[in-house]
Amino acid sequence: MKLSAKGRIAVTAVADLAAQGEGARVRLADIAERQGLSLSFLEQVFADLRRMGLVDSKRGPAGGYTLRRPAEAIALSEIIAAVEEDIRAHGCKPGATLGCTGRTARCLTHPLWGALEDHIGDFLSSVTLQHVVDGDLPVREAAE
Amino acid sequence: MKLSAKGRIAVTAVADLAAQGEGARVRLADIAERQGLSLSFLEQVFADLRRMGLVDSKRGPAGGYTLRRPAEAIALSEIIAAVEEDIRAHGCKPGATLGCTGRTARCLTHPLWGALEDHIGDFLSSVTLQHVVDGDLPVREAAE
DNA sequence: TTATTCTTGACTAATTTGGTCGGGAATACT
DNA sequence: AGTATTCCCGACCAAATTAGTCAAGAATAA
Repeated sequence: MKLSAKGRIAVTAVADLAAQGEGARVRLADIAERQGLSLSFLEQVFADLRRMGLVDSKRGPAGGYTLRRPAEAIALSEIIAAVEEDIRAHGCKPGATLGCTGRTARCLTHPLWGALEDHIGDFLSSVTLQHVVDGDLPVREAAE
Repeated sequence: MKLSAKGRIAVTAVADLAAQGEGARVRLADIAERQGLSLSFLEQVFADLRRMGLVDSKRGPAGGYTLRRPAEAIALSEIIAAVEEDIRAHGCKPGATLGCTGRTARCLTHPLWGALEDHIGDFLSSVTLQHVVDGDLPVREAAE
């Protein structure tokens, strides 16, 4: 699955928004400031989030963004899916130059990447924004 | 965790090698041919695998690569770790320009990425080469 | 000695990433 | 009405990464 810094920034920013309290309206400039992120980049990210219906926006003075759903009802997988291009990532699209293009021996590993993505997807679907805000993660032990 | 096409190619190629039988000595050119991969690129990949002690090589006619351990005893995590740069991937190194650099509010999401990587690592450690060769994956259902 | 096969390192074209920049459009306040 | 504020949008861009190529070399077997 695709998980770049953009996805991490999105989760961080939305977690910040959630941390300001339920229903809070927050300016991007404040999030950028608190989390040390680029305002322009956040604008891109929140445009994506808005298109996916995760946040509402209001312009003008006293404007800002609000979560459309309570933090307990937003899974990380939704946030990441909103800002990253395509979730499917085994390079096995028909016609691709890599992976199983049909002319090579049958793709031994195709089912593998699918299983891996399912696994990651399950994890990211099981963690909500509220979990992140509370630091309440399904960790095995405290690492580092 | 970092998982690019190089990692996928490595797993595919080593699976091919394993599929030729236990202890088989196989030329890279054959693997490249069967799997439709670039020979030059495979040379890079197998150099990494050799450095990590996963395969043995022999030069000259009738040369080639062999697995150093039986396929049941090689986890995918080892293969991927051998060819991908760094497993740790939450951009939170001290001094990094992104993530928790210390001057921002404490990094809300730092523990999250660690938990995610643990999760992926667990999965990749639990699957062996033999599983891939046999198509015996811990899948939930047959997807696509 | 020659053909084969791995070994190594330098190089590179294309893509992706992680942004910047500039101009809008809506809203609230005076 | 006017102005400050804030979201909105698209074009653009520098740097890093990716997925290789290429050339030369060293070991080995026949």
